[in-house]
Amino acid sequence: MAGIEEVARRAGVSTATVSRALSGRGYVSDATRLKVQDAAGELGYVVSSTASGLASGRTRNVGVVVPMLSHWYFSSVVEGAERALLRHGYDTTLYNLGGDAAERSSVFTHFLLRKRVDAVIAINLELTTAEVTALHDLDKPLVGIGGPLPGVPTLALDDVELARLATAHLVSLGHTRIAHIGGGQEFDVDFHLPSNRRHGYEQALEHAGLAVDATLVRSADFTLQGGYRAAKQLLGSPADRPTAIFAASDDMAIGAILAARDLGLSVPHDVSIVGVDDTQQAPFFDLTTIAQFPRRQGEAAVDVLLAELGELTPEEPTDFGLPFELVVRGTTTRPPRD
Amino acid sequence: MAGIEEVARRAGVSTATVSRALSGRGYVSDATRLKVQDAAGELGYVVSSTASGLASGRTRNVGVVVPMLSHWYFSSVVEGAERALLRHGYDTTLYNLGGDAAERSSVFTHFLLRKRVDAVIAINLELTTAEVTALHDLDKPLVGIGGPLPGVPTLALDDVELARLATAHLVSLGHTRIAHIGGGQEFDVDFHLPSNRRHGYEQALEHAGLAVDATLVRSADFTLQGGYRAAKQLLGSPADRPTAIFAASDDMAIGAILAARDLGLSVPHDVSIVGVDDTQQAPFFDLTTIAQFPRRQGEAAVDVLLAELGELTPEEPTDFGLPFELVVRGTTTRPPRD
DNA sequence: GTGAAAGCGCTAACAA
DNA sequence: TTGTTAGCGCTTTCAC
Repeated sequence: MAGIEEVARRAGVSTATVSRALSGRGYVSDATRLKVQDAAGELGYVVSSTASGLASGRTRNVGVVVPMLSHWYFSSVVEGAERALLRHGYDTTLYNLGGDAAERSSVFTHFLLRKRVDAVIAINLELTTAEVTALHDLDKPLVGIGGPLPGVPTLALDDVELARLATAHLVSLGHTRIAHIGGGQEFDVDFHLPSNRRHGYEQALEHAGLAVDATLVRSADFTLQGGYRAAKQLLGSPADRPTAIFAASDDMAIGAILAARDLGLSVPHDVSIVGVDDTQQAPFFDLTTIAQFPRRQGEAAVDVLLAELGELTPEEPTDFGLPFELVVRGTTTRPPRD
Repeated sequence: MAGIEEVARRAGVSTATVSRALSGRGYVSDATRLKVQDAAGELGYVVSSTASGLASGRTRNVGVVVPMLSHWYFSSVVEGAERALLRHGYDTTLYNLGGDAAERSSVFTHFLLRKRVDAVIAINLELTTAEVTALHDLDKPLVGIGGPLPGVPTLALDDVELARLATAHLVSLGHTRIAHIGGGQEFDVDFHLPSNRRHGYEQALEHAGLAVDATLVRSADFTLQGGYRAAKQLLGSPADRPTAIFAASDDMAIGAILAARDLGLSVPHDVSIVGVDDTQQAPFFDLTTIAQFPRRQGEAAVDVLLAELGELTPEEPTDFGLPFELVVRGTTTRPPRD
């Protein structure tokens, strides 16, 4: 394992110059930079991150904190963030805060604060003021995804607008009895996503002059099974059956499709269905949905972070609203005439 | 940010004693250990991982390398590994080698070798001998999941045995025309999982004295869609239609269920279907499947690793064969009488 | 544009 | 059982 001294000797310069040439900080002539790079290459020299970190206070390591990993959304965001960080020479240290409260606080005190990371990305995590302050006191930039976090730059989806778009799509097709399968109260912890989507749904109905009917709103748990059950209930009543369903996730939307099939209803002929996410399975079910782009969300968070670390100078001001997009496929059409 | 010196002063001991008391290495009397711990607690002292790493050569950080993250299997394994590592005071640094070859080699030279990690867990990754050697030369323990990696302790599923079990289940129910939807050649890169499962399937048939019929074997891409298409082909032929299908993943099995439904066939009355994985969706489709336990696989890899790092002294010799289990649900039954 | 040298904050001999 | 002290391998002033 070659050290900086060997590289210096081989290149005929001092260790200080090697450090400057390789890190890009400070003035080095092009000629010596080349000499140094060659020497380093020949020796297979790689800086010791511990030594460099100790001397400089920078670790080139970013902590990414998630509430769970084994779910399409989170693993995709992390994937995007990791790639973007790697491209910029940063490592990604992963913290899964899924566990109990003790584990959570231990992560904060013993891990994040251990001078191990230069910055933190918090995904869909409602951090306490104390936690945010702890990071700020250490001068560690923090950016959130799925905010808002007080005093923290946070990228977030406008869930109200997203739900309005989905609902408006159904309205524009002529539907007047539009049901909604949302998340239950228990999912409202992280940033009130379920209630925001419900509000958007209601706003779109009101905007179209349609009555909001509480019997057309069911809550589920964002899973296939939950969507299936809720849809069975909604589609079961023969008289007042809705002609369209807006489900707050693709999984629930697919559950609704299967429920409709099991009831002998045809999608979209008898019921139109819209989801949210555009997961891998959506095309298979020909599901109309609102796409969001978790990988790009991770990348965008990294851009903001690197700007705060002074690594990147963004050309345009950051847009903290995350993009989403209506993808019209085959599960929505005009309502049946009766 | 309090340093070790302040703690030493407050506890009335030397910095060396503080280090010993907090790390658990070397002799310290219980009395002084308590004094030190109190002092550290009051000051909110946390060791600097860079300084400690530089001085000791240990980072308490493990690199976890995956070929992709946004897939149930990989994110679950990583989740399990991360939790286990955290419990033992280790951080998890994630490397996604999904990208191109250049990125891959860069991860090895510039990241893993940067003295940043104490050890590496490689998940479903066929490392080259050079890569393995590079790690060994640095005395960094390496354990694999989904091997075999030459010269590396590797936890792996016995895919042949697993496929035999699935197929034998169908045989035992009386099926004689059993189809198989496996992975294509292009998935054979990582450890020949598809061909191993196919061999197990064939062995079970032969063991039962049944003929192996190549027309009953289809390859797909492990997705819902792939399984759907393959199943349509298999179930389309009216005369020689198989009465059972063993699909090499739950996703493909669920695709097969949907294909059967679309053809007007009843599952399991007309066709029995078995998958592999026991994903979250399997219970919803009442799918008989072979469960594997990715979270526990991650934990098991950590156990092996910690033993190599001398952190853990395993009571029993490690079982490098990963467990799997037949979960019988509602998609398998006796073949229809004709 | 480059070099000398003083740390960065901790750990591990070694001595006591 | 504890203290003294010499590094660990870099980065970064400060001179030149």
